[in-house]
Amino acid sequence: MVVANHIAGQIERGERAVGSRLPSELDLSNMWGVARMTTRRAIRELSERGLVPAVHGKGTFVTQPDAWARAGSRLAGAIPECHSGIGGPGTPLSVAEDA
Amino acid sequence: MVVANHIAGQIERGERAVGSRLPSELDLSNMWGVARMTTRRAIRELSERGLVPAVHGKGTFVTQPDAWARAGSRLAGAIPECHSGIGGPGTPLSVAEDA
Amino acid sequence: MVVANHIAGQIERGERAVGSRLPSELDLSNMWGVARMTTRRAIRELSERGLVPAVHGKGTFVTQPDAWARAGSRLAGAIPECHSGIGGPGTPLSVAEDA
Amino acid sequence: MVVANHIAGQIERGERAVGSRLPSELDLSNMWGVARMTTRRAIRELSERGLVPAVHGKGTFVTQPDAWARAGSRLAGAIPECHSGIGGPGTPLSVAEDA
DNA sequence: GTGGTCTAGACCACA
DNA sequence: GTGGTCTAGACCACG
Repeated sequence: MVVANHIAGQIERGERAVGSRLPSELDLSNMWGVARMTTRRAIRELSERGLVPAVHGKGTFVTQPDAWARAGSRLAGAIPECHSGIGGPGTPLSVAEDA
Repeated sequence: MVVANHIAGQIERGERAVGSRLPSELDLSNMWGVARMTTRRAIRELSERGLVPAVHGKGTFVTQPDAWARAGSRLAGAIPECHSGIGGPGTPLSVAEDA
Repeated sequence: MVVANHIAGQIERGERAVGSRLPSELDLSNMWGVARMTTRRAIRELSERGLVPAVHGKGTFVTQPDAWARAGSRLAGAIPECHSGIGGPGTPLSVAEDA
Repeated sequence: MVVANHIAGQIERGERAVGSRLPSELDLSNMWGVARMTTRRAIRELSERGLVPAVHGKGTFVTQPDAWARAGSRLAGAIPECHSGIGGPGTPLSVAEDA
């Protein structure tokens, strides 16, 4: 799978910040000029490798395979979960913080 | 959904007293770690099955499916409606005990 | 109503930017230490004066009474986003209306 | 809701052909200027009344309440289900003409 | 302060 | 590329 390898490479080379959100499936499809299903297949592959845990209704986030292997459950803290905000590099998540 | 089945099971197993009020949607959302809309979906499903009639501005109450089948329309009087005074202190509206 | 006057004053003195969103009703209630209903009443009063049109599901925004009186339809442009045709061009913000 | 009644009226007045597919939820959302979830609510309501059975991955189709009442279960075969091939071009599945 | 409805946008499952 | 479900958070109506 070309696209899967493409994005996997980006992550492994550090071109995509850990904790950052991937563009939406639709955006990626348009960016790559491929069908949505192809994008989904690629994302799914990466998900299964633990590179980009998808959080339903929120987005798909990049984590570090390395960290994943090391920490296991601690990963939960690295991924922006239901309530917490991770405060990683360039995190567009905590929107509600300002008054 | 899982949460709907979860609470439905609690009711059917009698873990939730008939006539008691469920925690508010917000509380349940926090308890389950899901968005409020997800909670609403679950509650709605149960509402449609007649297990937990929701009363606007008051709360959501558990009734007994058994009693429901037995009593039919008479149940309507057992559910805290506009006219009734169950909003007051300690009125468990036991449906079954009048049979 | 003290709170209504308070925020109305803020707007009229320009302390709240035109087009900006007000804090949520809950936040305002906490800020002022009053019940939610009080806040709602205050907001409602301002809404009726055209100071802070509330957009369902989005928030409450401040506009300029002056501009409101002048332009009417141009008000839509004063509210951030107004993406939809809900209040469309030439429609004085009646969100709840539909054919 | 208003939109639900709107489209329900269209169907009941015969402005939407029986067997025809409704625009997608996204299209309807854009047409009405509302969020997709609002559209879903409306569609859902109609679905529960049997007016517009939704078929996952295919679309939402209009049937006739009248025919529904007459035909009962036979209607099931008229609605594009898993087995049928109405996904192809031009299969108007006219429910009423077999009566 | 509860339930009810809505915005805006994401991922998921089916075809 | 559709319908299905979910997140996150706002305003609305009832009491």
